[in-house]
Amino acid sequence: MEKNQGKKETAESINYEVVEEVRSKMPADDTFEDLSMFFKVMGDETRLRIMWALDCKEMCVQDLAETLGMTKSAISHQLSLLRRSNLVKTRRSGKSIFYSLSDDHVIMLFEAGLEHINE
Amino acid sequence: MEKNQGKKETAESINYEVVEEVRSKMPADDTFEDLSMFFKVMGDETRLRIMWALDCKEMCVQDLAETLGMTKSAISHQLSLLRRSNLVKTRRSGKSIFYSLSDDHVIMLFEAGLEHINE
DNA sequence: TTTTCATTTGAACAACTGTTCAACTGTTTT
DNA sequence: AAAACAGTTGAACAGTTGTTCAAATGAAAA
Repeated sequence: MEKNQGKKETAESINYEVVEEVRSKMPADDTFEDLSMFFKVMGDETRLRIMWALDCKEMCVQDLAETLGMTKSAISHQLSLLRRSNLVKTRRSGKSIFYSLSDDHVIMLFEAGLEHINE
Repeated sequence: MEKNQGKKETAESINYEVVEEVRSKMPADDTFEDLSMFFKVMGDETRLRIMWALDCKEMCVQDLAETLGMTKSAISHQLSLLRRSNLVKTRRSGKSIFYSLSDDHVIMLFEAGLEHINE
């Protein structure tokens, strides 16, 4: 009894004690979902460049586009995602909208990431 | 003179001083490439779960598959990427191959990420 | 050696992502 | 008011990603 219920026909020697222990300590699904979403946002070259630039100086869409050599539309799309993720904030001045980083966790993560790369 | 060389026909008022300043300070392309690659690897729910589990206890493919409720193949594919990214290391024991985290930067990044989420 | 079985691998497929293009907002300037 | 212009938006497209399936390794046990 307690064979595998119709999944496979090979005998498996799973260490159920370890499985149960680890499973019981697992954080909620939301935690992994939120965390992966956050790292996913950080995991794009264009967005990293934008954030690096904004850490340097607040900038508007046009200037970012010129700095990175990309279209305003592409930059705007990315800024919109960064804003939805609470990574940048905006300020209007005349015709332009200036973007800047909304907190400094990002910088810390930049450095932590670089630290791993140059291990 | 020095109008826009054939790109657009609308007059743009780009702040070239800022653009130049930020551009001159920009890290090399490789930096952004490596960094985005690193965050991209962290930016997947399955991989985060695997890393969290391995931080808890070293485990083999089968046990990870059972713990996360996924096929061994799916887990193996992800472990292979994590290994190529130097995030996990292996140790053979009998028929099984045990995986564990290869450094603790990961844990620090976990916490830094969570800190941002619960800002 | 042969069998067993934990793990790996490659192809295929659906789902997702980033950029482009064109059209559209909404504010400022004339 | 109209024109100019910074920025946004949505659809479309190519490129990428994660999982599944089936088949292949390769080390250990018989």
